[in-house]
Amino acid sequence: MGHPTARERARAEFTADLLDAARARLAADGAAALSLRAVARDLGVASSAVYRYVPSRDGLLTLLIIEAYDAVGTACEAAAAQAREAGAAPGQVWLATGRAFRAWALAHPHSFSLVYGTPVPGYAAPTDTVPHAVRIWVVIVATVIDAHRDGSLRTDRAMVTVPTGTVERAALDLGAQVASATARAGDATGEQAWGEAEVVACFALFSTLVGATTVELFGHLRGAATDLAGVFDATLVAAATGIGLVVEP
Amino acid sequence: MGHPTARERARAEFTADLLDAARARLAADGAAALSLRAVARDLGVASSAVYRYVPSRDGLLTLLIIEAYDAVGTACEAAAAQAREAGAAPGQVWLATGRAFRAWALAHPHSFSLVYGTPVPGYAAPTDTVPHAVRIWVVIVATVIDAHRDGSLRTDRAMVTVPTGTVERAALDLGAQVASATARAGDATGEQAWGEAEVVACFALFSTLVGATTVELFGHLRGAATDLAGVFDATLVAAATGIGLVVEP
DNA sequence: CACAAGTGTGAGCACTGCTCTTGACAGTGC
DNA sequence: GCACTGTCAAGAGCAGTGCTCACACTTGTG
Repeated sequence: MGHPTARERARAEFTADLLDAARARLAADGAAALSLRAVARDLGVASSAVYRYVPSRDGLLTLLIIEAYDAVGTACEAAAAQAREAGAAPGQVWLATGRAFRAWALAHPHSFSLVYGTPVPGYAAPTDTVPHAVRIWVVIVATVIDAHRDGSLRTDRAMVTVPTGTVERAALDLGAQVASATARAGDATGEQAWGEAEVVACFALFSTLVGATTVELFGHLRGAATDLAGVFDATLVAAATGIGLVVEP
Repeated sequence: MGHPTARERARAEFTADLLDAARARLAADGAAALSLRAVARDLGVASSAVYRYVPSRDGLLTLLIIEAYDAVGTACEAAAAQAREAGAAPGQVWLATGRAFRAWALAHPHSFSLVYGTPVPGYAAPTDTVPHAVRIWVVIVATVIDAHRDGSLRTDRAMVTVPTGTVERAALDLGAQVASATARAGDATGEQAWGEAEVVACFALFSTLVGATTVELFGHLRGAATDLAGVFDATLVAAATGIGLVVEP
């Protein structure tokens, strides 16, 4: 491992090329039409050779799924961080996150479909995709926790009430983790107030985010609205309002 | 045309059998895996024979799409009508509609994916599907109009504000149509108040409906919540609250 | 240098959607 | 009753797919 052998370097390079080609094909034709043979053709290589680098077509899809989760996660993290650093209130941070999500989806529609659209039949996402899928959740949870702390989460305006036990342990833990990770000195105030209702509020935000993007991207608003970005913003603001997160104009 | 010839009857019967078989295959394997040859095998017939009754695989898909839109439309219409007749307030009617939508989606996941999931690549939905797709919209619009009339739409609590011109003419007209169709004697009050903000509110409701169903059905809440129905309800209530539609408990 | 591991090739299997030719049948006019 | 016309199912065939395998070749290592 000191100096990589020529073979190892060639392997890494070819793997990268393979992923590039696959990504291009995905962007051009969509996941369902992603053909291993076509990728091999693009690379000027026999189709069977690809199997030296990727276990199967589904394995290749898994790699692309992870890439997609990471891409959207990075975009949303960056947008949220930037907004937060600019001094935006949690409501505005949420809006910025959602806009980044939408922008990424519009730029990479097939990647979006791959992760948030219809699951590929007969394909079960392996567990190694989970940590990448969680990144967007962390952004949302952190924003809601922020709102919880600074008072812009007006739960009195919200209608989210759920019986105890609706939320899985792991989901509650994620919130606690994020809370302790982002805790600043001297504000242990809000921690014990983070409960199931808050987690469900995050679910609602995420559902609306995915729904608004899906509806627009898959053409269900075709011929219904001209300013789709405006409709998207309004939908996000409505969702925030619904869980008691005020968004100043 | 007076009495159908034996040939016509046989054709109608076979077409019905074909659709049954295709629906079964769709329910079992999903749209992407829907194979015309497999359907032909199920019917004990040569694959080429199927093309006498259906123009292509996409044509078959179109028939199934229309069936799906009609099924979900019927389910939601029935649920909304029943709730309304039972004297439920618009908020509760919305909840009932959403629950019917979710129930249908859970019962027919592949049909849901077919119409609200990733579009089949290279497949452009023909315009004859539009009237069937609109039915669910009519239900939502009618409910919001109802709320508009009886005062349960508290726009002062809502944050939905959009600049003029975000909504397409056709969408506004649909609202006007539904309003005049459901008008009772003596309440011409709300009509002029039906504007772009209200249409956008309907967009938001629909987005959340599709989003909440998608997220649950496609497994993005796996391991996150135990009572998925409760989370769904909470999401719907939050969406309603967000547009100013109060939902009494 | 020799052996083992890694790598690309092309043939092959079973499958797909779709087209086209072939041959069989039903309904209709003479 | 016979011939014509339109409908129909069947089967071969084309081009494509995922994937496996035996083979030849290159590379790294003992």
